[in-house]
Amino acid sequence: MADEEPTSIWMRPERQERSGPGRRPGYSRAQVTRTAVQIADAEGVEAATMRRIACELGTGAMSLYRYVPRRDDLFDLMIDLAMGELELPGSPSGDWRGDLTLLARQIRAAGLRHPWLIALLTSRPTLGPSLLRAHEFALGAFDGIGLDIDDVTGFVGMLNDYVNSAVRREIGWLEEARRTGLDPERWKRDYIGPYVRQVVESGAFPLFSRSVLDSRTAHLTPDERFQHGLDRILDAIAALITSPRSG
Amino acid sequence: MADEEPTSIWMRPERQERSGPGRRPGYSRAQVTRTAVQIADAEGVEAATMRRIACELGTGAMSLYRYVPRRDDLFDLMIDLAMGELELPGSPSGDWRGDLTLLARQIRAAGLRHPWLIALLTSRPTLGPSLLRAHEFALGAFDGIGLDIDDVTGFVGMLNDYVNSAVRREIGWLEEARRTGLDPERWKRDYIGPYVRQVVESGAFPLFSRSVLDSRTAHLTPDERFQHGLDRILDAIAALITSPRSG
DNA sequence: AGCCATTCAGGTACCATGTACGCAAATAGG
DNA sequence: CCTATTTGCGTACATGGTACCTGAATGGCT
Repeated sequence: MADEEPTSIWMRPERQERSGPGRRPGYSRAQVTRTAVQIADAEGVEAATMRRIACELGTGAMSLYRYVPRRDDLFDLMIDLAMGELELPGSPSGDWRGDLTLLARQIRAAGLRHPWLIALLTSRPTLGPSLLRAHEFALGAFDGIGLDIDDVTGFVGMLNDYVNSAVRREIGWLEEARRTGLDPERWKRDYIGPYVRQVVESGAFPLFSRSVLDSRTAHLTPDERFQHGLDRILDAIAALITSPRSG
Repeated sequence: MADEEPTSIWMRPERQERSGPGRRPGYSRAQVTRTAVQIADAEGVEAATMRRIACELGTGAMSLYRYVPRRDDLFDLMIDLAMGELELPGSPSGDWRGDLTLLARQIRAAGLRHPWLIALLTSRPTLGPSLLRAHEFALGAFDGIGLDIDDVTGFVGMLNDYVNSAVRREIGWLEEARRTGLDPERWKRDYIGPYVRQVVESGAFPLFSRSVLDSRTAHLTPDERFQHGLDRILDAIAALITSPRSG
């Protein structure tokens, strides 16, 4: 890239198609991003190094810097590519509960397809167009009910927080197992299992132990568990919409 | 460390004080962790490298590996050190709202003291003793009300998710500015400001724009803003406790 | 006291990573 | 065909985690 001062990737669009002299670009920002996403999906973000991406494209590492200013910006682009996969109607339907359920499921699906997505999303404050589109959809779900914009932002935040942490729980240990190179089964049995068992058997944390031993949601399918938690969040929002506020 | 098979750091306690032959250890796991925390507080986690920590202790990088198996485990230890700073009574008071408010404020305070804490906490599934203690306290706040353990876990999750995301928002951009080496004021003005302005002026995301322009909570102090959001979460929990559930 | 098994200290070394720099190759207009 | 311009990418460097190995310290034994 040129020697501009550092600024958000969203303010630095790809160099446009032009008609002057000079060699034509052989790749594109989108192509680099797609390749990075593919590698990250298959082998984890830590495998999506500049060299590896370049190799996959059949070029040299430094060539990528013609399309992406820095590696961190590539993360933002990856996030936006994944968020762009959400299948949302052009505008909310008027049924906020249905709209938010759809949105939540779509984000979860993207998070499972791209196990690095939620981690990146919550580790850096980014505001790409696709993310903004999803956010706008969420805000729009509450439009016309006559709510304060701050309240709406709060509700959307609650939903987002739930989805993020639910998906993270769902894939967290699997990812950790993959990162350390063990197969998930073995990892659960030899790595984390014995520790949790020890904690439970120590009796030092009785309520935690109860939440491990007596949990009913633990026996649901992942889909059902996600939906169950989501319903509670939506219940909470519904209650806040109608009930008086404190403070 | 010895050549044991890889397992959770919490299953690998520091080598005990013994009375056999051999040189005496010059440092300790706690000392290494404390040093790492100090560096991370002052210059960010990325500055807390093995070499840097060792240098601060006046020793060589490889010496640290006598006390900590791997760098990732050091992160777990740092998290637990920070979570151990929470000032909580031995057991909940019976006023769940007051207890959770106290807990939330304590976590926020720790998150502001250690700007890396929330990022680490949400980036890796860890279950150190101090974290378990805080979690147990939160679960205990609902004890005696006759709630289902899964419901209680869900409420605690909501609270946690709120605190994490609120603190992250509070320090997210500041940290990003520090990471890129710009001073925060300049960063906000030259880096993120122009982009948000452009998004707002484009008119493409009217509700997002409204949430930026018409926000009232934006004019509160950080403390007030945190408390405001916290009250809404507690309101939501209160509503869920008394109202019937869907599904 | 002197020897020895055991443990810690930490230097050296290796490999992987992001990326600055510079030059060769390609391209379109003159 | 020459030249300004832009891309392709090899080389090189700084920085990171950490495997390995040698030497130093230590306490129990003879």
